[in-house]
Amino acid sequence: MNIDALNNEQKEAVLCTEGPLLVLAGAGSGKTKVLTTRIAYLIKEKGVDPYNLLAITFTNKAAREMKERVAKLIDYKYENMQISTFHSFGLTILRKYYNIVGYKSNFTILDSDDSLTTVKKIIKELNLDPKNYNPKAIRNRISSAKNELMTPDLYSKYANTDFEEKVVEVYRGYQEKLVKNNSVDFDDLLMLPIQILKENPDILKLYQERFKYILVDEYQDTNRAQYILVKMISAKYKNICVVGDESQSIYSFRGADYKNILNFEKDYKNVKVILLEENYRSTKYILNVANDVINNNKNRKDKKLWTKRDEGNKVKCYTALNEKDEAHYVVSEIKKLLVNGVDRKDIAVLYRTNAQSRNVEEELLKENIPYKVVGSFFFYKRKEIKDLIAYLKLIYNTDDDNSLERVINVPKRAIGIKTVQKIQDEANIKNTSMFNAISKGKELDFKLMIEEIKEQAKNISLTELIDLILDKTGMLAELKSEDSLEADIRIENLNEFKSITANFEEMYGIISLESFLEEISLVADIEEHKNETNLITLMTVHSAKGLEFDNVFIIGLEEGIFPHVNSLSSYEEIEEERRLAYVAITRAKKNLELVNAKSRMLFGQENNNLPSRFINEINPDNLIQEKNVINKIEKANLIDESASYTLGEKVKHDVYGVGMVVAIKDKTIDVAFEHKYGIVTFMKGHKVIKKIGE
DNA sequence: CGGCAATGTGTTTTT
DNA sequence: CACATTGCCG
Repeated sequence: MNIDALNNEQKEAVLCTEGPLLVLAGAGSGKTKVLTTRIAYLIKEKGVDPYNLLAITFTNKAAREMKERVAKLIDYKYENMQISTFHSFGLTILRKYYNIVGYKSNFTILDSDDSLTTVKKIIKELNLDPKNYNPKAIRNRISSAKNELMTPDLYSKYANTDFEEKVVEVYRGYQEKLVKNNSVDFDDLLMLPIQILKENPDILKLYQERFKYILVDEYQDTNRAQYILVKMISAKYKNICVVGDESQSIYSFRGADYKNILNFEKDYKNVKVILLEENYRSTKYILNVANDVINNNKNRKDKKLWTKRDEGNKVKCYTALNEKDEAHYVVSEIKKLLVNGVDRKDIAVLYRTNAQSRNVEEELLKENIPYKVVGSFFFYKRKEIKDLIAYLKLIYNTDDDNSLERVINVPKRAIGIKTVQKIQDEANIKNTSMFNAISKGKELDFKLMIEEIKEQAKNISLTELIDLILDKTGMLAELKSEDSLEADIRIENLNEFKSITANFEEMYGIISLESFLEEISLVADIEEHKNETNLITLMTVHSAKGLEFDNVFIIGLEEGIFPHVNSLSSYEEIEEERRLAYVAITRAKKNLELVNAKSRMLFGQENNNLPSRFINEINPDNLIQEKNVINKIEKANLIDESASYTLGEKVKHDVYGVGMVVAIKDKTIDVAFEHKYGIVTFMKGHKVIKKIGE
């Protein structure tokens, strides 16, 4: 551990261990370094037991990175140090004290789809018309209420309109249903622990005593519930260090309030405030651009980021004709970088909304450039995967009605809506879960099957359990009998899912169904469960927070896209969009490109959008316009069906250079390139592969 | 009950 | 446009 490597302010933030500390850390000012060094310092120099530390981050990724970096600093990995997200921390409390709030030990966590389904069900039971009472809107209201720690009773006191009164009713029914199903939603992971701590001072005392030192990252993005949780636990020792930057507050839609950071000095007495303004990440031009944009926000503490780094390259701007051209341009620029020896992992494409990844993905696929889409829940949203997970959840917690309804007729068992409705009614009468209410008919066979699998599950590994489910339920047999390409893909997906669990078991030994379900509830991103590393990264700006890349492309910089159309009418929201743009820009270390499209297909219609106001806010001296309009929208067939190869044959690729064919498969070939690219798989006859001498 | 066609409906951002 | 939901019929 080397404290001398820090600047004076960073050093102070590490050494000032006692009492409340507020670190206002600009983007790229070495905030993670401060946090990890501080933890290491507490353990190694101050002799603090890691068990007494609590560090809270915003994403699972950040938590994992922090754990790794701390382990490196102290040359040891403490298993019992609590470094986690708010939600997983909440879950650890709930796993201990579930009974206080009326749950059984095997409660499950609803994903957002399940929670919406439950809301819809309640709306139906209350005989409300979903056209007038939009289920999604109500779900969002319930979620906000929970993040404000409002129970249905409390919420009803503030309900003014008819709509709000109906929300109260649905909220009540929803909550009852959750308890009946022995399941909690995401927001409960914060709300229930707080309730437990509030109502049980002795338990609160245990936590206060345990967590003598608390660190909270991204404090500007805490909502009411998170704020209260930290406040309660830190109340005794008040050794609390919060780090944040109000200019990077981008989660107000989730109830985050950046005023939490501005009010910190009022909330705690004798607060020490440290400002980190030196940026170690970006070149001068990139920082200039970031400052040009954020200076247009009125609601912010005056803070100036500066850097000792070189001027670097001016920030490139490109105006594309449409979204296809935009993607084509970005990928052509990426190819240039790759040819110059840049690693794929050092390149990121950022956008405002998830849907924007698609065109870029298509272009990357055309060029056979490996990439990952962060935060794509695509894999877990697939029907066969959701079905399998529902079976796992049901086996773990048979009271989970959502999961039961999902799979009771998968594969087809001739149990239709009518039967399901009957079971539901029966369950309501008996005031129990649907599983318990089943007593006859084909559905009883289903129940017995689940109970049998549950019994057998006790003695086998998770991966074996999955095989057992696929076999016993007939899911696999049904897919196999279908004998279509689509069914083959589904089977392949199920195998991929199994490889994830196998991978888990390899890493952690025997893994319980409980921990596995917890993992996929809290980390629903498939990419975080895979091991591939050297990939181009595609993600939303929100997901990019806290990360950095040498080369960054920000696409879709248009009025209506970024800033998003739903934010245009309110000044507050425009400021949040601007902070978002600031976050995006400050991810870049060396090269930054800003791209917008003149026209774009949206809702199946062509839209002509003006360039984003954020581009106009930048001093043109910091920018360089890329003029070469690339408009070769290629229609030629990508695959030459007639191509044939021989082992050992040399081929050429624009980006990877000359390589050798090392394997010939049914539809693909493997080509070995120069060491740093390794072996790459291509479709046979793909136009990116050229035969030498042609 | 199950399958298909017609209709409708909506999109920010995430733990 | 893409997907979800509804409605109709065998």
